[in-house]
Amino acid sequence: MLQSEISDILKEFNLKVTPIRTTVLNVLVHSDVALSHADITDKIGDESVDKVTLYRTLNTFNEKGLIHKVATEDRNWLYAIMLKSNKIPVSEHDHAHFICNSCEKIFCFPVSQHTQSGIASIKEGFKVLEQEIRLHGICPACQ
Amino acid sequence: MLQSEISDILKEFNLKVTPIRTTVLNVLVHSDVALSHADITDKIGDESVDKVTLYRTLNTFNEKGLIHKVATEDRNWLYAIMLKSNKIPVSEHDHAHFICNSCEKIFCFPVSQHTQSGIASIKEGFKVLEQEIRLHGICPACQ
DNA sequence: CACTATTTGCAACTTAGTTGCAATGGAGAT
DNA sequence: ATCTCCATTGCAACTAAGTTGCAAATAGTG
Ligand SMILES: [Mn+2]
Ligand SMILES: [Mn+2]
Ligand SMILES: [Zn+2]
Ligand SMILES: [Zn+2]
Repeated sequence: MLQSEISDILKEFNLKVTPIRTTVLNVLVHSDVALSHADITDKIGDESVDKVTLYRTLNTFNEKGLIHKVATEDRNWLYAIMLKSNKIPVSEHDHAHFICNSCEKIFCFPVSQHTQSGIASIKEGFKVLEQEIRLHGICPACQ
Repeated sequence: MLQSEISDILKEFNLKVTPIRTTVLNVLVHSDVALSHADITDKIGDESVDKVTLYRTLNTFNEKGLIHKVATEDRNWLYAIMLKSNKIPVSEHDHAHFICNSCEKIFCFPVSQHTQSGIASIKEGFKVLEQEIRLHGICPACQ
């Protein structure tokens, strides 16, 4: 993905293009798993990013619907973007998270409409607006 | 539920019967929603329970499979028991959690085998062992 | 370039949950 | 009933992810 495409995504979401935002979005776009604050800091490497600024960047991205947060089993947050084929991030959260029991990586998957509708009518009186399927198991790399 | 039944459940799970464990289990058994550490402290009321002891009690219950933990959106834990008709708690975690956007209560539901198997084959190479369906919406009381 | 609203950096803070350790007490053995 | 031992409890100190306040820097607009 080109640098200009990263800037375009930021503009698309009405965010000012700053070095930190560009760097962070770049990291998220190129990861196939959800990343923690610490993961992102590590990936950025030497060019030290302020801890608070990174949290604020991630929260801004989340609020704008550019990325989404996933809670881990040990009360931390992981952050992930999901790009559609047209390079515009999806903002809905109707998809599955696979959590590997071995390496603890979290992967995002879209969920078929058929499966979704099967879940939507869980119980009378409860109005379902959004859903997340969390799967625990072993990822391909850990088998 | 009788006091002797509470003791029986503790014995069933190889746990010594102590006043705190009896009290906490009693609270959990009688709640239709998942409860936080603070909720449980409040429900117990005057008879002050030590904060650390309560955390340890809940973690022990969780490790033994007597209850399960559910992560909230604001990185806290809620705790819930699910009793089968025979009064023995289920230990599997293959069920749904409904999170009310309004009152933020979390409800537990069993999930039909049909829906479960539909989800199980999410993607080639990922071996699914356990699943949690998280639904967000409006509960009956908040509509 | 100059202006302004937004973003960044640093230090201090918050708070759910944990750890260490000494005192207490449940439950099986005698 | 009393003894004994190991699990459980209580208290204080600690941990660490994430937040808040505020002054300094900077993107974007003209
Ligand atoms: Mn996801
Ligand atoms: Mn549950
Ligand atoms: Zn793995
Ligand atoms: Zn509600």
